[in-house]
Amino acid sequence: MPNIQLTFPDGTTKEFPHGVTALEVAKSIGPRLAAEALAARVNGRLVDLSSRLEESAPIQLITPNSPEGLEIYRHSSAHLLAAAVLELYPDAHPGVGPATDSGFFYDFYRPQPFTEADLAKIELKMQELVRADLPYERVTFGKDEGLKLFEEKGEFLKCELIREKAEPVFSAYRTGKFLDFCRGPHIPSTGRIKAVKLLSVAGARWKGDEHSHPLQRIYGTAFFNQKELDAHLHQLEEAKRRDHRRLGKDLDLFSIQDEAGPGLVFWHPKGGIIRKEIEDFLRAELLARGYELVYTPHVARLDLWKTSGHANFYRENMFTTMALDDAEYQLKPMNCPGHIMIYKSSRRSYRELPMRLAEFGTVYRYERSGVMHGLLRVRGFTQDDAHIFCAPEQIEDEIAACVEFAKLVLTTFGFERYEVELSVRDAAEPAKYAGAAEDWERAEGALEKTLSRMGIPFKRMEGEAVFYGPKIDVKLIDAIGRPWQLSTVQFDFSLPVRFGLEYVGADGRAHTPLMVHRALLGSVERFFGVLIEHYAGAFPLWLAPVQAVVLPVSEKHLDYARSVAGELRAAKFRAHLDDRNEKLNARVRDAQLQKVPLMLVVGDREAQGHGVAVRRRDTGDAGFRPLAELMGWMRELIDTRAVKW
RNA sequence: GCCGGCGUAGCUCAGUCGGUAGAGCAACGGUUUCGUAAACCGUAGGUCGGGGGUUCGAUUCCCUUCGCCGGCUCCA
Repeated sequence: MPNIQLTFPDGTTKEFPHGVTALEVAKSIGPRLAAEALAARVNGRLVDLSSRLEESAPIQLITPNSPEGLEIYRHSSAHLLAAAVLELYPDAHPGVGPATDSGFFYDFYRPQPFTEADLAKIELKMQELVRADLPYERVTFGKDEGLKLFEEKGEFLKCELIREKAEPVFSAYRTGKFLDFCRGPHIPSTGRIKAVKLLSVAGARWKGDEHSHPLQRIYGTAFFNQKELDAHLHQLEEAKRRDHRRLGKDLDLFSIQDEAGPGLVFWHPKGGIIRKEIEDFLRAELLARGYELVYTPHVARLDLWKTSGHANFYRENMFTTMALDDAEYQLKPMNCPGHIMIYKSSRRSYRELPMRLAEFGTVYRYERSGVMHGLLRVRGFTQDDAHIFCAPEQIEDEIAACVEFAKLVLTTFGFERYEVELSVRDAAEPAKYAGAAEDWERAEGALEKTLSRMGIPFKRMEGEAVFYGPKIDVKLIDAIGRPWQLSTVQFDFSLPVRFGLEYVGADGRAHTPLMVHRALLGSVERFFGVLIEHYAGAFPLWLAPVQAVVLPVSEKHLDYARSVAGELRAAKFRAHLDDRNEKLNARVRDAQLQKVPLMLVVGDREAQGHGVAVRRRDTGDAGFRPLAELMGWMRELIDTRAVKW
């Protein structure tokens, strides 16, 4: 056999004997690389290090530094988990076990539930298998022969997968007692796994189908070293610390109560003031941008929802109807028909377009009982909703303005990074979508062109559009790197037609307007939840429910403290006087735990100089400051909505 | 809705192998008057999530229902 030529990523080419393994190639470069390598990419395909190379090709060794490295490593960790489970629980039947964004999981069918104690046992067994340094052995089978083998082992879930997905000759990987139908590649052996941890067990369904076999999903994560794993676990702790449900209670921002019902939010005074600030900011911006503020009823005749189509395709998400004297009425799950009613209330001219109708519209949606989650998923919520009715030639400017507006909102609330997704239709299935193909083309083109023109990088999501139109979603990234989908800008080709919307054009003829649906916060409740977690409850001055707490050193200083608090309140600051009979230390601690931005200590010295001793929530004692000067500084921070101060 | 776990004082939690419950913090009353993260003493507070069953007796065991938590599915 002639030698083969392998080309490395740096462009150099070396000659190797026919049938050389990827591992031997790595060794020829250096022992360090051979020790680190996890897999290889040959001719664009990921393969095991043990695979034999039989023709000339480009080759790249996958190491922990490669983007694919971690995924392969975690996938192998999932196999390790399954191997450990099969050792301990031979009655468990493996389902699927992929790597995920933050770790891996493996699904098992087993009548008996896994407990926390089982997880600990499994983890110990995994460590044992790591010490045993078992190879990930690749074997290939003919489809019939392989199927028979898995049938004999009683692996009915695997058999189903093989029947559905396997090529005539398919690969499987053996790790100890565990044999998995799997494309690979895998790391060479279990000894390479350095830091792995099981996290939780949860229910799942075979193939995500709720009518299918109930499975138990064991979640875990793996990293290349203990330090990274610890950092990840610390991150999980941090997320827990920021949990808005915890902080909502601790800071007395909101509650959700059994007595009233799940998914229904009570905004307490402190949450309420934050909401007011958010809404005031948005309302001012809406007016400045040519939006008009409207209000629409919370219920309407079911007929309206029949016209809109919601009564049909959105029924499972709506509250049940109420029968009144004259007709069935429906609690609104969306604001669009209301705004359409306003548009339709009179004959519209092209001169009135674009018409931008905005409302903080409270909607009610029936959510299945298991899906509610704090403020992030509720049954009653308020959207910062707006519908823009415009002529086709106005689309691009309107879209650009919406995206620009969304960016302003994100930066105002201290979000520094975001991701944009453009969801377009699946061109192969035109029947799934409402509206003419040419409208879709124009709208998708307009969205894409606008984003490109604005220099905003975006991900194109083929087939992700809703049936009534394409959309742009903005995902913001919070302080600890988690993405949240909030802002959305959507086209709607369906509703203008359903409601027979028109405007009279310059040509004197009737035309159908285009409708854009957009929400920037998405829902005020969800946004608030995200905001709480983003700031970990430590809101910037302009949002803080209590901006400053005045702390008299002793009872002697109460009068002066009262006058300071009074002056602050007269100047429209949210100041609170803590006149409790507690030691200063205790009151400082309470203010600190309540995350009050400014603590103003007043005693003899301060009274004499008509000032306060400022303690900042973040950096502590900041020394004496005359009251007038302090108020000027606070005013500036609040008016500019300063995020950092 | 489904799988698993959990509901004890306002909060965080302990406890009862079946004999109707405790701690810390918070609240309230008093003492203390204090300089940047918890003063001291005292008082009060619970149909042990709701309903049903077994039992002489249930907060404890069983059933059921509501809710919460982790996921699945779905989503602003």
